[in-house]
Amino acid sequence: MPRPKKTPAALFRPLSATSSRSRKPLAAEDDPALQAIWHVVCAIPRGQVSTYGAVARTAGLPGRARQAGFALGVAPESLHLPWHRVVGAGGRIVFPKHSHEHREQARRLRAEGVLVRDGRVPPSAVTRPEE
DNA sequence: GTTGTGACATTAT
DNA sequence: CATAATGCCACAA
Repeated sequence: MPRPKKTPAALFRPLSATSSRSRKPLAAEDDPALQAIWHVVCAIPRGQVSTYGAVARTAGLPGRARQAGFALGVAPESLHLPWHRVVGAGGRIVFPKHSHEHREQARRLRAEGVLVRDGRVPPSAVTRPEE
């Protein structure tokens, strides 16, 4: 008789392929991908900085940096995530240069001892993907 | 269904 | 250095 369509490999996929195509609309609070991202961000140590791409990858979503950004945007304020510790590739603050968010992020980072110069943080402050 | 946009990344030019 | 071209995917209209 015909086997089920799903291969065992598909069942073991970490968090990939959780696209809205085959999934019911989940509340943000119940979306495992968003939860994974929030969890990773929450674990960034004070005084350190990570990137969207690195966060996504650590959350089991390689190549989905945008989703990391989206996840931060929809994150409930009640979680008190250290969103300011997430920057773009190369330590660049992604918010428009003079926007309120940009200044707020820079302010918060400096408050924890992270040097911010010209909208960027030194590479030494960025959590390096292990080598 | 399609299209456009976005708190991005990577590679090529 | 900058800019463009892709890839990626969620979401709203």
